[in-house]
Parts: sequence; C-alpha cells; structure tokens
Amino acid sequence: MAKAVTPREQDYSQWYTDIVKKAGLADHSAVRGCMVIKPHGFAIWENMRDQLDRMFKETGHVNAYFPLFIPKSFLSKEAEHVEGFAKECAVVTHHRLMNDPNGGGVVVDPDAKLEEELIVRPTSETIIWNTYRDWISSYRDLPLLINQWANVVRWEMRTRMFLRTAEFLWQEGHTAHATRMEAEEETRRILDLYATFAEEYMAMPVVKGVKTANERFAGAEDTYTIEALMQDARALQAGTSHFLGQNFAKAFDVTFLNENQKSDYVWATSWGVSTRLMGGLIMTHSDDDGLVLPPKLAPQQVAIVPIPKPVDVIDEAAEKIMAELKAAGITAIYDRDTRKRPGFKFAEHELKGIPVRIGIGKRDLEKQQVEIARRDTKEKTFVPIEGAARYIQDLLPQIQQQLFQKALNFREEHTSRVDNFDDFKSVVDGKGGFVEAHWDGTTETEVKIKELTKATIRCIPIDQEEEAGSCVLTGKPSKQRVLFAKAY
RNA sequence: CGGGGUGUAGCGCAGUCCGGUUAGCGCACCUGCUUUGGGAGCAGGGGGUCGUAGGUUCGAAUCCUACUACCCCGACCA
Repeated sequence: MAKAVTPREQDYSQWYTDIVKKAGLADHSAVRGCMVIKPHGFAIWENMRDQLDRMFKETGHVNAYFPLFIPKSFLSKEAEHVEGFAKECAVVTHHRLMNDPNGGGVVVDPDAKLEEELIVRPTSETIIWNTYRDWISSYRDLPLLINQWANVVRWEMRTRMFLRTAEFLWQEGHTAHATRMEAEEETRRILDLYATFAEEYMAMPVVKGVKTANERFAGAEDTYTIEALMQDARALQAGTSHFLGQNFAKAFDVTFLNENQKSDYVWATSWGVSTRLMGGLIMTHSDDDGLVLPPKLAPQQVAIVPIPKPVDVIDEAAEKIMAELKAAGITAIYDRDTRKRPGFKFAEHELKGIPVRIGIGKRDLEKQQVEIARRDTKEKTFVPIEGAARYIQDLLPQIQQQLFQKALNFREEHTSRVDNFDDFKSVVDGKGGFVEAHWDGTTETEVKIKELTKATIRCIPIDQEEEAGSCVLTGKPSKQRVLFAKAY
C-alpha cells in the first residue's frame, strides 16, 4: 500500500537522501561535495539529456565543446559576472607534483606555478564569448546557436545530492543574434522548451516567470526561470534562460557588420539545465517505497517477474510479451534471476521506480492471464496474456499523465493567494508552497521579506493577468502578483 | 565560515558516561540443507590497524590533547 507522502518534517532531507541511495541513483564520493552517479541514476539522466538534445536540435541548435579551464583574466571582463561567481571558483595554480623532499607523499612543485591561474569553469560564458569574437564578423554568421554538454564546478559551501553538488553535469546554450528582439525570442523559446520538457517528460508542473533584479543571473539583463514545487512544499528552480543583452559582446568585443555595413555588438542569450533536474524528479514523485519514474524517462518501463521462479512455460510467455513490448517501442526487462525470490524483486523494482510490473505465475498461465501492477498507485490487475502488451501500451501514457496531474494538484493545493503580511507569514511558516502576493517592486522590500520569512521571490509569472494591488509588506502600489516560496 | 552531530566489518549500528579476557549485533557475503504467489528459514563460516597522531595508564574503542573526514541546520548558490 502506497503511503501518503507528505514528508514535511525535518527528516525530509534524510528521506530524500535515502531514496537517492537506496534506489541506486547516486552516492557520496571521496571528494567533498561531489557525488558518484551510479548506473541507474545515470541512465535516467541520459534519457533526459537525449530528449533535451533532440529538442535543441529541432530548434536549430548544434553541439560543441569548450575547455574546462578558463584563464583567470577572462572571468573579470564582465564586472557583474565575476562578482557573481568569484566566491565559488576552484583555481588551478600549478601543473606538476613532486616527491616531498621531507619524505612522505607528494607535494605541489613550487617551480610549476602557472603564469596565469586557471579557473575550473563555473559556467562558460567568458571562454565562449572570447571564442565567438573570432567566429562572428558578419550578419551572415548569425544567429549562432550552440549548446554544450559539460561538467562545471561551483565550490558551494553546502551541498545536497543532485540539488547542489560541487561538480555537476549540465547543458549550457550560448547564442548570438543580430537584434535584441531575436535574442529575446530565443530566450523565451528556450524557456518554453524547458517548460515543455519538465511537464511532458518529467511530469513536473512548472511556473514560467522572470527573476527579479536581485535573483538575476550575474551578467544578464533578464533571467527567465521555470519553478517547480517539491513534495515538502519548497520551490525548486529547475531551469533558467538568460537574455544577456550586449553585456558579454561588449566585454569580449564581439561585433558584426550588419546589412547596412554598420558595425554592431551582437545580442546574446545563455540557458541551462543541470543534474538538479534529477533532484526535482525524485522530489516530485517519490513515495515511501522509493522512486517513482515517469514512463517517458524510465530506463526500463516494464519489469517482468516470473512467479515463483522461471520455468519453460513462463519463459515462453515472458519472451512473447517482451517481443510484443519491444515492437511497441517499450523497454522491458525479464528478471529471471533464480537467486532472488519474487517478493524481493517486487520491492527492488519498486525502489528503482520501474513504472509497470508484470507478474507471471503458473496459476496465471492456466487462466491465460498475467498480473499487471502500477508503480505509482500500486494497483494490480489481471489482464489476458494476449492483450498484455497492448494494455501496457495504453497504460504507460496514462501513468505519465496521472503523475503530472497528481503533481499539479499538489501544487495547486499548495498555492495560496494572500493580501496581508500576517497571512503571508502564517502560510510560509505553516503549509508552505507558493504564495501569490503583491510586491512593490523594490529589492529592499524583497530582501526584507526574505529576512523576516525566509521566503524569496521565485519569479514574476509570465502567464498571469495584471492586477492592481498593494505590496504585502509596505502597502505601496503594485501592478501584479509575484510568486514567493521557500526554495532549495 | 558559524551552530550541532557522527567516525567501530561492504552498509546500518551497539559498546564510550563508569578503562579490564579473544570487540559485538542486524543486513550483505561464503557453504550446506529445506524453501519459493510480497524483501525465505535453519545450521555453519569468512571478514576489524575501533578516523589519524600523540599523551595518561600495568592495561585504551572507552580518559586527555591536537588534527581530520563526513552528515545535518544556517549564510551562499543551478
């Protein structure tokens, strides 16, 4: 029986870490703040990555790869950018080790000091724009639509698996355009792409919006975001798309000749999603029995379990269903390991989040039926063996849809509209979730609210009507509600 | 960087306050038999520089000092 999951207590963090470990997704590593992504976790990430990659390519983007190391001087060329990232950079200062003259192990060779220190990229804007300068000279070179899949390092003080690790995997898109409007369109196009991916593949509802100046990416003119709500009613920034204006073009002197033979700086965007999405996926759907995966991202969508153990007739039936599933484009495993008993396999597959299980026993075969169990609802049903593959083909999209709907219902139940500060505080401290409230538009008020409640402005939602009101803290006039929440 | 906690077998822990045979338990692992429709049972077995270094003591997992690693809570951030 699936237990209701409302792990709002302090042990939510432990619950989350347990699932990550027990489901075989990742582990703490020998290096502080870094994690080992295990095969099951990586397989899910690969599915996400492949789908995103397809979507990028469908919208005209191509992949490339830029260096891991960034000369220190590059980082300081864009003033806000360096200020945003300086505090969390790993720096390479030497290129050689030597045996410790005082005995023992090895030490850094002082003679191998680098003339210019190298930063391990926390993001690649600087080295990419330094490169783009040479790639762009004419409007015919534009737009330049490049994405890279890479790892980056941000030396965070506090880490959590997938949500915030010192090293993480991500994709970062960096585009150059001839006009402001084109770049703005690109920023929004990617935001929509991210939202589509989150909702249709991860079954994770998101709110699209704009960040306030205070929460904006270092060096951007506008930062767009998708914000999701986790099961402990805290918000997660799941992806960002930045309109960079001409900031980086100016910092790295990237100009082009337009059709009127006039030189101009290019307009830029950058955007990214990371392995943090894995954290979002886990925290959106999991229950006390482990991970729950949406069918579209599950490395294996179906697990077939022989009950109690594989014998010829069961093998035969399983192989037949496997072939039918494969023909329908459904991935399945037949778990005929004779060393584990059925109950163990059930629990193991549930822990790993495999969306559907087929149980085949001799008693079932006598009735020409198999048992089909859903991971998300734990419902079991018997279906005729002949129609099993067909049944699952219909079932998977239903599961996908219902996972989304369940998460959406949760979000709606945890979205509150408040008009005074007492209510604001009691909602933030109590049931949590998103709070729609008026804000006077100043950073000062935003910071004050954060100090008082720990809630931050997640975004100014895009798909929302304007509505006159007064700021929940200061009472000053406001044109639109913004979305507050405690966030990861 | 501040506050708290934990380092004992692959994993999870007890033992530490109050020092005293050979350091223990559960899971996992190995062998055998019996089992097998929701994480099998019984019997036997293997595996430990008790985080590191020093100190106190006849004797240290246990007491003292320093160091170190990791986890949790803050501040920072995708």
